[in-house]
Amino acid sequence: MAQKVTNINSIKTLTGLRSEVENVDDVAVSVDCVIFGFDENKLKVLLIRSDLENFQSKWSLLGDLLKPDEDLDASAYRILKQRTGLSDLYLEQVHSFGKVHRHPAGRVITIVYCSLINIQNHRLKILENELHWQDVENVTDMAFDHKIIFDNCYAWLQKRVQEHPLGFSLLPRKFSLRELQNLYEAILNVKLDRRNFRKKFFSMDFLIDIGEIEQNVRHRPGRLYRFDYEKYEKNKKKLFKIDF
Amino acid sequence: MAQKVTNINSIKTLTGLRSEVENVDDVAVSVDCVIFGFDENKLKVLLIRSDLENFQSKWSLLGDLLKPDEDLDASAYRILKQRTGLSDLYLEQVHSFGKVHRHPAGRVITIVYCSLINIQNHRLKILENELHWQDVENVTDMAFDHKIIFDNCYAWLQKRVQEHPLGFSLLPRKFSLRELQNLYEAILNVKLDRRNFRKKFFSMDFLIDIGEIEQNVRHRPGRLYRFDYEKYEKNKKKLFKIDF
DNA sequence: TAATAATGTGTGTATTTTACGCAATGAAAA
DNA sequence: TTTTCATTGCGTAAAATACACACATTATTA
Repeated sequence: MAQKVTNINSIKTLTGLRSEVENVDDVAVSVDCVIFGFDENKLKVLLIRSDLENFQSKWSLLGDLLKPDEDLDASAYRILKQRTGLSDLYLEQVHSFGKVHRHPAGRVITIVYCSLINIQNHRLKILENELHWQDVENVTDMAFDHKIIFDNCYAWLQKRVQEHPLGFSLLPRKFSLRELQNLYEAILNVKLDRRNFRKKFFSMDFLIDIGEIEQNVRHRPGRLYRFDYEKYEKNKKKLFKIDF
Repeated sequence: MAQKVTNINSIKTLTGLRSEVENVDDVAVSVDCVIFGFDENKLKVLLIRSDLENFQSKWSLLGDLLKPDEDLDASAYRILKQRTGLSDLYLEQVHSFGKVHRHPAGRVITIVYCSLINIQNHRLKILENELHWQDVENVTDMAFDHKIIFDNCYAWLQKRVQEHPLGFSLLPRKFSLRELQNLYEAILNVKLDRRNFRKKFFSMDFLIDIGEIEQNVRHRPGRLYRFDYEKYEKNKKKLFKIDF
């Protein structure tokens, strides 16, 4: 447990931090999660209906106040678990937002985490507050400054998938090259040449041909692959960018 | 001014955030600045002697508590101004740190900003707490988790200068190509081929030959250049990486 | 069985990166 | 003055990578 302190001023005194000790309003800290998923060839994000009364009609990210004895990362995992039932995923801190008036109820600094998950493999176990996957093309009507936060995270994602092949976590364990390409096209919002895309990923050597082919497609079925996490971990120092 | 709230629990109630309302210790928020500079062919960072008693012998980043009516960015600029007298520079938020026990006086989340400045053009106006430029090779004996924070920011810098030619802000207004190369070699901790480095930067077309040459060097003087900020701003969408 | 719609495998060209050669310049030493 | 030395400035060739596009193959379906 963190050492108990009775109020913010005692922290100021103890730390010797420079601010004059004064009677201040507290600053609250929250954590928000922006979870991206991919389904039906569209990039999606998890949203809920805001549970703040004035914002009932607006969409909101998954968030909560940080608990005093909780690490930032742990808080993000807890919030996600509470809101969605999901665990077993990787969250990454992206940015913090703290404009004075960003929250109508008082001063709240929020620290934002992102993740990418496969919608099929991570079924939502809790559906309170109209929790749902929303098309990223269609993110609007957000509460507070959550649209700004979302835009930031989407830009982060676009940059991130070009540095590391994170996209794999959005796909089923087995996937075809077309599915992989659809994913990258959805995230980056571009059209890519199929043959060059294929070469690019084969040359990175992270795909394992599992010797199976697609089922129930109305055309020539493609081979199925899985991502080689081990080889990726070993070689990721060398990897600098995935350029399209 | 932010709407006044009497305590953290009232924020919880107002926001409807999910945490059960309970009697909690407050969480404090601070902002820390990691300022990089370049002098005598070495990359440096601004440090002060910690003003917390138990950590008097340790080095510390420039930080303070966030004020309740202060934006995060504004807080970083204010802290830098208070500690060093410096203004007129660009700060960028890098990461937030919030391990439960990171601060000995209680729960403090810190939001960290970085900047790069030219040591010659930005003379420190305040030198309290032994404020000084320290070699990045020699950053040790840091208070709290400030070594971890510094390592994070150094890694951020190395990545950042490869995406954007930020390095220029570390140099005098006029600089030679050798100085520029020394800077990149110091930041990235690598040896680069002089001729290819030269071609790389000329091809980016951000250097303006000001028609002067170096003075007081004991060898053939090189031409002096300045950075074309206008052209950079116009073209930076195209710029994706500076690869070495 | 032919039309359709994908997959899978190239190939050539342009561009970028990398390695390295060498003359020119100015300062310092002989 | 002349030579030596360190460094600048300019170049070229080879290697690697990116890009545009051709075509045969395989399954579906009409």
